[in-house]
Amino acid sequence: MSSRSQAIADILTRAIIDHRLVPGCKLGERELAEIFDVSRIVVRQSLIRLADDGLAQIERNRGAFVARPSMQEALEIYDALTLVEQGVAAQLSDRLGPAGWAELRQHVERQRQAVASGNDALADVLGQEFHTVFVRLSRNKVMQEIHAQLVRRTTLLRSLITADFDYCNLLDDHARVIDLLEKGRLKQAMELIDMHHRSVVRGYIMDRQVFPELTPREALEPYLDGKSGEPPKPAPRKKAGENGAARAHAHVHASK
Amino acid sequence: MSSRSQAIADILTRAIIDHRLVPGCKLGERELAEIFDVSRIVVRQSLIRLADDGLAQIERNRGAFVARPSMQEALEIYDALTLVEQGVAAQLSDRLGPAGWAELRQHVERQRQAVASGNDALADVLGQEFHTVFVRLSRNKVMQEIHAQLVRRTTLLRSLITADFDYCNLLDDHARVIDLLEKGRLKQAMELIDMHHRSVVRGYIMDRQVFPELTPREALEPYLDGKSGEPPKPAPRKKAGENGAARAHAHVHASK
DNA sequence: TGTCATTGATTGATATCCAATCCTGTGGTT
DNA sequence: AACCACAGGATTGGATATCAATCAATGACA
Repeated sequence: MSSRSQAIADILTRAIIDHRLVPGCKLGERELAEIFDVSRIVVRQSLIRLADDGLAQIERNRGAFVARPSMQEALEIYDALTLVEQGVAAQLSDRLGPAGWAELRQHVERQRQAVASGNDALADVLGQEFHTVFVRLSRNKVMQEIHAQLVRRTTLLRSLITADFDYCNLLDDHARVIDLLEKGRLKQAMELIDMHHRSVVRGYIMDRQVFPELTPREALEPYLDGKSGEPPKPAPRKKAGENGAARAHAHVHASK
Repeated sequence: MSSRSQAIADILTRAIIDHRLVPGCKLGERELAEIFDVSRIVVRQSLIRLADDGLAQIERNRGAFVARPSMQEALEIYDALTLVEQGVAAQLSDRLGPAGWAELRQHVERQRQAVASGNDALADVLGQEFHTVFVRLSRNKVMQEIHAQLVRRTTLLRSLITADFDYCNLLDDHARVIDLLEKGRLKQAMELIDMHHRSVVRGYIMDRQVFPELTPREALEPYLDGKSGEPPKPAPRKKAGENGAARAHAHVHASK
């Protein structure tokens, strides 16, 4: 087993990408130490890990907060993500075997079924995972870790935005990228990856203030101790425009 | 001022990329705590930072060591570096203005002068820095940090290899990349970047055992306290085949 | 009302202590 | 002599208590 501080850093990371801890939320050492029943020192080590990962910012003598990236930084993160995925696409278009293409198609198919059956939460997770699977096929652990970090940061960014996304359209993008790559149309695939991310970023409005709806203790309670309690559940956010079952899929990439 | 653990992590990083702390070297908490005159906890926090950066590995209940990447990992690091720089090249070929091209050329020119005047150490540093300047021109801090981390890891790798490199040839590569990019021959430039890194990696022989010639105390002494002592000096390694003034430039990329 | 000082809270860091684990060296056994 | 088991030392991971420095908020006072 790894160190305790790593375990706690993992839980905090999870809570952040689940949007249970929102940007700006104070991560007090004493409070976290009580919640996890460890000493402040272990908590501090966890926070250092989170800060190195870009998910938290530590201000001297003020404490740690969930990172609140600027719009500029958001653009840079998506730029970097695009760059990485385009590069991986170029590698895969050369080197990926039939089994790899099959895995990608299978993943898209699973997401398509999730969408069809109305399981939006699962579809969302699978949509995220697609990019991870994509990079994993490059068989480069270093690249995987870099990419995973960028993905975590984009997930964090989603706490700051208000737009709904069109999962169907993003899903189609995934399928089309696979098609283009397998046919060797690398340039078009890379263009599509760029568009894919741009369509996401274009929906961003980041001036919004985010109010923590949950105290850290409430936010972290589901992750504690494993055995007891319910399994960790995804985000409990209320989005603007949400109206229960019939959700309007805003096509954020619409206008040229 | 940032935290003490960050400062110590920076010094350790410096010592590692200067090849004063070599892969496998034990980084004992008690020893470092004495050297830096801080508590063990601060040292531990520094080591966590180093481990997150890929420069150290922490083995539970065994302690921290300067990372000793496998050949596989070395290849992955150079692959990732290639991918990143190719991506940046693609961006720059579109977006870079005249001032940017001038800065790149000027940098190459400075390195050329260093080579001409026989200042191999400076030439080496400038050669490294070229890649950093290159990425900085992308104006993407996130990408810069990722790249900088990869560069640090490649520098660490150089502690593990025996080959001498042909700085002249690598220098020519830099100049040619600039030329190709400015003329819009992106594909050729990317090919050259790939070759550039492959030519480095091809000289790798990593089975070699590295014996720490310096104890951590000796290795870190130049960095302590700033005011006193000589300025931090580069690597004191003895390379195989070294024979004083007349050094043979082995063209490691020779055979196709 | 506006400014300044005090107070409280939190972080950064230290020292000391303890448990768990790993390494090693010793001793017994075959 | 070779090999295995075990005990002791050393080191790490972590807890607790404590102290100084700094920030924020409050309240006193002009």
